[in-house]
Amino acid sequence: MKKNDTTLMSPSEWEVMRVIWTTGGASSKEVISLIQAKSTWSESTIKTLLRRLVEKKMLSTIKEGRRFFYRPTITEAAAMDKVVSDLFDHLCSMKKGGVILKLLSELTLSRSDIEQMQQLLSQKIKTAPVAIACDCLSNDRNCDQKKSC
Amino acid sequence: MKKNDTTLMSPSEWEVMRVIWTTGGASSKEVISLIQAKSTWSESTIKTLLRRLVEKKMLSTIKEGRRFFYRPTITEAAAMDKVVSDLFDHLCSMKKGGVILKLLSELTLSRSDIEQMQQLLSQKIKTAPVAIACDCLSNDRNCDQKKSC
DNA sequence: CATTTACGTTGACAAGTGTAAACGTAAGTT
DNA sequence: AACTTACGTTTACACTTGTCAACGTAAATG
Repeated sequence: MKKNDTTLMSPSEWEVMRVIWTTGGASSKEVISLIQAKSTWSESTIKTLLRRLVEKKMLSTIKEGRRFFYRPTITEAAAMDKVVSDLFDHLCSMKKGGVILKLLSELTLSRSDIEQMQQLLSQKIKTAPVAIACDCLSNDRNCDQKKSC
Repeated sequence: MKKNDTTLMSPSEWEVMRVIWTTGGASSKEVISLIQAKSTWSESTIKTLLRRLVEKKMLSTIKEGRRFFYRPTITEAAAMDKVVSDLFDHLCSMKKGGVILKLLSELTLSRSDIEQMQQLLSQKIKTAPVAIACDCLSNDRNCDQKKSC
């Protein structure tokens, strides 16, 4: 398949990372029991995912006797920023604002998150353009003439 | 692979949809030339993607003579909302706010988008909790006791 | 009408993913 | 020491995705 984009990890692998990010590091035993508390994945499956994450360098291992202790090589915040940016990079620029608005309306945000957003937005609005152009087609045929834009 | 989650379409397929959403519908010829104006995909590749999108019911076809006219079966906004929600559903709840904040800081938003967000946030802050709990581990062992949370 | 063109259909194939069974062996247990 | 357990390693396999080439035939063109 020749892996075109910079995929960090698959969705299943992501779930494994979540527990390791949250614990700060763990043995396969811990990962397995924590994951199994929320899913039906077999031990084998989780071991495979751990192995693949090590292959992808998302986890580093420290040998403790003959067991391994797995620890993340990226922070959760960095990984989250990356997957979210990668996704947004492929969305129509004109419509990103609307998508975020929808997201904001559906999420429960903390008071502090909201305050920071308000702060940021009040700065951004000072220089915000009236409209954002669609970038779904090539330049010479952009969406000013198109139906859905 | 037994398709666990509700994946709408692959990244490549998404790019094809973008042109069809933007044009409102198109023949394979149009799709091919519009896509090729921005990528190096072969005609064959694009035809395969169109076919798979039809199989997945993301596109419907109307026969015009022996050619097909492809039109989207979902709106771009709906598809965007779905992929974004699906992604956020797997991110640590505690950190979603921070991710959106980062996103907002990096995007160029229109004045109107910003105003709507400000409006929404000023409503939400009235009932916003002080903090959001991490949901990366199972309940009985949640992150109040964990390092990274 | 013969030829070229256009476009849908088939077939292909390697890499990634979801999901797991089986195996080997160091360690702990009896 | 024999037995059981735990945990890493190997092997497996079907489905998805990225990428195309080749084929067949209706249509357009000369």
